[in-house]
Amino acid sequence: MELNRGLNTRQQQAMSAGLGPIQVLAGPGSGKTRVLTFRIAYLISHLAVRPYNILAVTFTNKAAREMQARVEDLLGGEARGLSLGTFHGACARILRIEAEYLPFDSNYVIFDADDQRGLVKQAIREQNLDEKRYRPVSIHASISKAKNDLILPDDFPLQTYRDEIVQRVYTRYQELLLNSNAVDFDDLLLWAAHLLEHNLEVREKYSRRYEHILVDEFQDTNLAQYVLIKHLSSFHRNIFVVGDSDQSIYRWRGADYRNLQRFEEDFSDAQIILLEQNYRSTQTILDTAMAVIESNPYRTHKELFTKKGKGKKLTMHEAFNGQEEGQWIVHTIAETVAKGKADPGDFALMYRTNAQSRLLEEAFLQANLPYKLVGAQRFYGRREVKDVMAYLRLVHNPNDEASLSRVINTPRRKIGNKTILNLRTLALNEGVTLAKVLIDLAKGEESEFYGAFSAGAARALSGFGKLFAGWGDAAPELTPLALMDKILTDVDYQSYLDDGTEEGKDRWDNVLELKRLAAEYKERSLSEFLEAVALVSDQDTMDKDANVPTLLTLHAAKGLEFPTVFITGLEDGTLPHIRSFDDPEGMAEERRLFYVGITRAKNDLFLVRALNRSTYGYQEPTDPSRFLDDIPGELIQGGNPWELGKTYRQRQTHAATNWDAPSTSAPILEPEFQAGQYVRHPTWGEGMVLNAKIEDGEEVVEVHFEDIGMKKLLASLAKLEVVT
DNA sequence: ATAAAGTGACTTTTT
DNA sequence: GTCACTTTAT
Repeated sequence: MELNRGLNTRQQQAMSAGLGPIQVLAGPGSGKTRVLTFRIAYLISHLAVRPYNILAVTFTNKAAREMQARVEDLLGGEARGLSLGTFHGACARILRIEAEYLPFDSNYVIFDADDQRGLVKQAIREQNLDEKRYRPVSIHASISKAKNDLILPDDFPLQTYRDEIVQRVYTRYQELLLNSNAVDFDDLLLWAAHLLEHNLEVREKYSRRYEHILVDEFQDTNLAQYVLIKHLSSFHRNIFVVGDSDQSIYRWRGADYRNLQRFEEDFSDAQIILLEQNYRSTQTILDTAMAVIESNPYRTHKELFTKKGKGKKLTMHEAFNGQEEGQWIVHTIAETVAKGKADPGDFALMYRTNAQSRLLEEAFLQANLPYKLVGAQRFYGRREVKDVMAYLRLVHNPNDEASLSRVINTPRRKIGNKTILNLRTLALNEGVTLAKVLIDLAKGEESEFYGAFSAGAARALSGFGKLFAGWGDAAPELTPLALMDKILTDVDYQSYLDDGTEEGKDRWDNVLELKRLAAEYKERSLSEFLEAVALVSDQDTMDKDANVPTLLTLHAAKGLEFPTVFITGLEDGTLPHIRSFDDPEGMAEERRLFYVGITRAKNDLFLVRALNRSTYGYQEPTDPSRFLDDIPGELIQGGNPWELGKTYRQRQTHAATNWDAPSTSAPILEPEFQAGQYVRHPTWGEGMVLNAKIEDGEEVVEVHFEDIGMKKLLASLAKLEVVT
């Protein structure tokens, strides 16, 4: 069999490279997924490697499924036994198999973001900490970061008082997870890495099995993932990674594109193969992308080139506000489709934040045109879907307290907070699990616990206990769908949802959709169904068949391509996002995000912004994204008004001052402070002025304080004293 | 125990 | 302006 169909020389070189560590550095659209696919097929067909001995890790399940199909296509047969999936999926499987070495059972459940937040909150409350001061989300972010860096509670570095709080909450949070026989997303990686690191037997088992390991999107691996693949490949050292540091967009999730460099150091004998030729975009789009990414510091220049030709110039558009931004895009799409120049499915609308999708959706709804939105949260985050999943999770793992508290009184069965609290206390005192108490209460008055509750509460709990016990007995014999049906009938979930409104109908439709998904698990276990649902990614929810425009975040766009791309919200504060303004690394990542968006486009690129945008309900004028300054005018229809930040920006500032502040006090024209000056702040002490400028007639001073770092202050409010 | 009304944080990005 | 969560009235 010839396996070089349509591969260029470099790609073939990567496909048929010898053994040992290999790193493929691949620009956007250079066919890295193809290379990965061909490499797997090559290993199986030419090197006689058994699929069972190959592990390939992709970023999403969707990518894994596509790759599996393509490998089988290339081989002209099945590739049974091939391990192909996401990091989280692969870890979940290892943890189930090796549960005997771990502090939880193999039927553990994976807690979602809401469950995780709930648990952190509980931990915070138990420690009598102020939830206002220590926000669960923020504490959880710190815990998550620690986990991605493989830091256990005991090793948590303590530099500030807050660190001590985080450590305490982290410790308790882990206990609570284990009490529920649960893990969170980060734990999947953490426990797996930990197991491979400390259990020689297990490490040898897997590293011997996986003769070949292949990793896609390597620039977005975090330390836990890096350590994981290092251990997994420790026996055979056949590790093949593909990545592009310019497309690293998950720093906030612990990803470190320097893993590419680390790889070169740790595997100094690695072959390095560069893929530069682009097969996706026109040269104009590539030139735009290069112009944008070029401004990032500390990167090696990559020359993106294509044989596709220059193509069309890109279009910039300024809409009056967010509404009109959406309307203009929908109008443009409708017009192009009407002229027969494109299919509706050719278009993608990308945005920085999820909140932006609403106005875009509204524009489609208004025009009565269909669209699809990429985002798992949309469906799996719905109340009714979470309810039904919680029932299933509870049956599968009776220790799952998060699910229990979710469903024990849904639909209402007169079990209020007071009763639940009593139940908890009772279980704690008796040293048994909540599930045990409930199942015992199913016996009714015979139960030793029955008398501990008021008559009404006891009856209500007993009723639920009976249902619960019944599901537990029936579950082993039932498919996930059959179990779901039984539960839905037993609790009469449909009439609970049906309140006569349109919304109630929609909710039931979602339950039906969930049933459809469960129906695919006829041959597979409940455990597999639960795991799949817990680990769906946004991209997994994309159906390619619907021939309609796609709405998605720039993050979700990674790895995809579309004939025409609209990047929306190109305003300072949105892209780049305001939260990255005072962090150079963050700003570099914002730029990469823009770069990823641009390079998704095959033929047409539209850069769109709104002159006014509402945040928190108030509409405010915006500044154009500073990234637009870097795009050469000759690439844009009608030139670039912001090229190198020149004229337009100034003109606009003047205009804004004239309109917005007609009668207030005369604008201060000169900053009072200067960069380099030392100042004293009443609470933060001494610091150095980094920058001082006039914004909206107010002097804004950026000061670096020794203890707390950079702060942006209003000179009129901050009571800064100059220190000499 | 539950529904209604009020409060306050909040928008990055996601497995 | 929205969501989740808390307080309050029934």
